[in-house]
Amino acid sequence: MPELPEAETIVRGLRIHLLNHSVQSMEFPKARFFRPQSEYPLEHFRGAYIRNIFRHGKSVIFELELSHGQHAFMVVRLGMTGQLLIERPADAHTHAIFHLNSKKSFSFRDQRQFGRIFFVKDWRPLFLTAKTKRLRSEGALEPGRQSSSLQPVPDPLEIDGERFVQLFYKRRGMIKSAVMSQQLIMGVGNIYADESLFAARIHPRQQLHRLSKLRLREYHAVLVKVLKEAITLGGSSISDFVDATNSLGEFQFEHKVYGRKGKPCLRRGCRGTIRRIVAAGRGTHFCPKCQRKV
DNA sequence: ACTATGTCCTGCGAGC
DNA sequence: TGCTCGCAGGACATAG
Repeated sequence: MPELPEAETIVRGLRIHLLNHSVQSMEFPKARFFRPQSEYPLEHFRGAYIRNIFRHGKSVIFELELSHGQHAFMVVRLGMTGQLLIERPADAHTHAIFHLNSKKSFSFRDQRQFGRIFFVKDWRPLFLTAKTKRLRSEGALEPGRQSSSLQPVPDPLEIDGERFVQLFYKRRGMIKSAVMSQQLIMGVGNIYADESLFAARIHPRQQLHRLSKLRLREYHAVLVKVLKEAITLGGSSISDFVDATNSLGEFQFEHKVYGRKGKPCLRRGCRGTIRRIVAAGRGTHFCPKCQRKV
């Protein structure tokens, strides 16, 4: 389940091999089940140069320079089991193959088929809040108009503690739902929600409005630390995750709560047992002894 | 304005 | 042993 650290790990691998190469052709072998959504005829991408590869939240974004100089973006939403792989022979789960002029190729594989590919003029409208997207689709907002509400939902690594506090302070609801919602920040999924809340000693069902600004600021710092450590270790390989060169991550060995139901809490001096409950509709792991509600 | 549930999908493991 | 069933969850739609 690729979240922010896994997407970042994929991006770093892709950059080494693909930057400034050009796309000769694209194939969609399972076109009956999987097609990219595109604002352009796909022929426009013949000869397009890959000028940049970056990440926002859990998505991998390719900046393409088309043959007539115009720029466009390919946004890959990895879903649950999406993989971007360099020089990997196609198999039953390969949904897209990109052949490069350099004779290299890379492909998009996705067993559970929750992933999506978008070809767009501007990547940012894909990362608006659900509410703004709805207003836009109803025509209530001018697509071109400058407005702060048309800014993409931020990534936790690009905002400071103060901004984080602004987003979360005095909101209703439980903290785990808010962190995972992709409406306030983008990139945190189930694993990193559980791990960061454990590290910050916050109960996943903690009501947000009862947390002080100081506590929220602390949580942001801890969340950033957890995400950065996970990036350093190449992400968490739980079931399917591999990077662009098919290598496994190592952060799964650092998990303190995720997947540790019934095991002893690893915090020094704590003799609690990790519990698994369902919160925000997801399996949720925490230590009832050192993550207390306030 | 929030939470919960259902949907999509495949692979895997528990249980009979 | 071999089958069925339920679960895993990212994003979104819909219901409460």
